Amino acid sequence: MTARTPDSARDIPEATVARLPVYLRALTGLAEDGTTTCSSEELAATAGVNSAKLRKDLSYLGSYGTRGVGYDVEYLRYQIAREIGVTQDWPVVIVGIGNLGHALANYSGFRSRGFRVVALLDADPSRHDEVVAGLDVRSFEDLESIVAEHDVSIGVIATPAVAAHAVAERMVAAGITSILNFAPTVLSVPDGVDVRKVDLSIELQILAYHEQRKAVSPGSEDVS
Amino acid sequence: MTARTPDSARDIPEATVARLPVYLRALTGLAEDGTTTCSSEELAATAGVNSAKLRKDLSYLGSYGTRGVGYDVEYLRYQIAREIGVTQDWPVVIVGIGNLGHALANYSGFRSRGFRVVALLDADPSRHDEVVAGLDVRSFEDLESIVAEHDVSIGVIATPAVAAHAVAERMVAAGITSILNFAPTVLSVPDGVDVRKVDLSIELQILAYHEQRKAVSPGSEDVS
DNA sequence: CTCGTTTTGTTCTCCCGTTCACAAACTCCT
DNA sequence: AGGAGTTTGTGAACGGGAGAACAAAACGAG
Ligand SMILES: NC(=O)c1ccc[n+]([C@@H]2O[C@H](COP(=O)([O-])OP(=O)(O)OC[C@H]3O[C@@H](n4cnc5c(N)ncnc54)[C@H](O)[C@@H]3O)[C@@H](O)[C@H]2O)c1
Ligand SMILES: NC(=O)c1ccc[n+]([C@@H]2O[C@H](COP(=O)([O-])OP(=O)(O)OC[C@H]3O[C@@H](n4cnc5c(N)ncnc54)[C@H](O)[C@@H]3O)[C@@H](O)[C@H]2O)c1
Repeated sequence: MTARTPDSARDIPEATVARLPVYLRALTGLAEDGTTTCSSEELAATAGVNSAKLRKDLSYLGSYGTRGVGYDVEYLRYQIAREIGVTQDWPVVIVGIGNLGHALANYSGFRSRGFRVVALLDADPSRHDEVVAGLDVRSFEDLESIVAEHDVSIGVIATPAVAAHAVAERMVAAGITSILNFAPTVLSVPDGVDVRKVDLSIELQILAYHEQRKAVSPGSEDVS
Repeated sequence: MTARTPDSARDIPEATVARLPVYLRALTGLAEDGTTTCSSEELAATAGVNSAKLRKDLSYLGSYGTRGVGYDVEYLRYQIAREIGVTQDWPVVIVGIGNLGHALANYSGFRSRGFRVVALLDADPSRHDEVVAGLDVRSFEDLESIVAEHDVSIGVIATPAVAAHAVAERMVAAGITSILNFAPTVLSVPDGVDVRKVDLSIELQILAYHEQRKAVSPGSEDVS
């Protein structure tokens, strides 16, 4: 069962994958400031991580640095972008154009980072008149045709929790294989489909836990 | 330096703390369905985790189950809520009432989970006329007085990235010790202040990475 | 009361991720 | 050309978390 790795396609640890976008952003910032070269120490400081960790992370991609010198900002930026896959544009559909859906649709940070919102879908017909961020809000029934037309593989769920699972199943059936879920629900999906959840309430509750402990014993606390 | 643990205040692993809110939500769901007792197996399935992991997590809080029976839903729910600190109400301020700030202000999930938005602040005077979710949008200059008046310790940053660090420093100076940051910036704060970040673009980029790899070698993929 | 059944709480082992520390490699200066 | 000074890439130690597996405890049947 020895997995072949014919060309590249090394397997990068999940923790590293999660940090690569942070490095990418840090490098973009450095490039905008006119920096052409940086050491692992500088980049690590900008990205807010340990420099040894940064170097090890980058070493999974290859040897893109020069000893005694550092990394070429533009070159490294491209290499990370290529590895993540954001040199190409990823089409994205957003389902559930309520409070949160509106904010997401209007968010310019998607476009600048390799994602293109191709459709906004909502089950409520009264929403369908609306134009948000230059896109019509369309019927959820159009999901399949839109996914097929634009070859969409990434979907965002911003519906109420009760609707989320049905939406997810319909997405998967339509051919979507990556889901970003904002609804506070556990989604169970087939193998081969990735789900990531963003849960605001959980984040606040984690902060509350630490806050409560600070009140009792003002010890050392820190969170990534 | 042997840390005293006079009463409770055991130190719960960070990974466990991050899951407790998930269990809390699962228990609330079970309670609403009329379930009064559940096994670790059932609860784990509802929360989407391994049952051994669930039991170990709960064991950090104490022995709240009954062998051969399971857990009392309402009792366990209260114990977790108490441990996290959401039996009390946490006052929260939101800074930056743009696209995202509006969505957050209108989100009812805060209130129902022990958080109360006490103020909405924005630097743009043209926003100050507005009323969002029953609250006036007030000047950022009012931060200190609001924090003092309501004893706020949790702040949410929803400003553009360039403003985020200045806002964070001002929050910390005002006495806030926990920050939830939506701006794509690394915040450096003094010890004793917790920062958690929510970064949409990073989540999407992680999905894109896995998506790209699926296209090359359709192997096994899964993300929590 | 005793035995069998169920389910918790915990121990043990393995794996992943973090960090330290250092040799290898490159540049620059003399 | 050679040596001093930097900085990368990585081997190795360490710590924490995940999951399997099991003993202890509670309960019910007879
Ligand atoms: N608003 C926030 O700041 C916030 C924060 C964290 C989490 N969330 C979560 O995000 C989700 C959306 O929040 P919101 O405040 O935007 O809610 P919302 O009620 O404003 O919007 C939900 C939208 O989804 C649509 N919808 C409902 N069922 C649907 C279906 N089956 N298919 C397609 N569309 C459907 C509704 O018509 C509505 O427009 C919720 O699950 C909420 O818990 C929101
Ligand atoms: N909209 C989204 O869906 C989304 C998604 C992910 C991340 N983000 C991030 O969240 C942040 C907010 O996004 P947005 O779309 O709401 O932006 P926005 O421009 O709509 O809103 C930003 C608000 O912050 C206010 N502001 C600016 N400087 C301020 C200061 N110094 N003090 C107080 N208020 C100030 C502005 O007046 C404005 O009202 C950004 O950093 C963005 O990158 C947004």
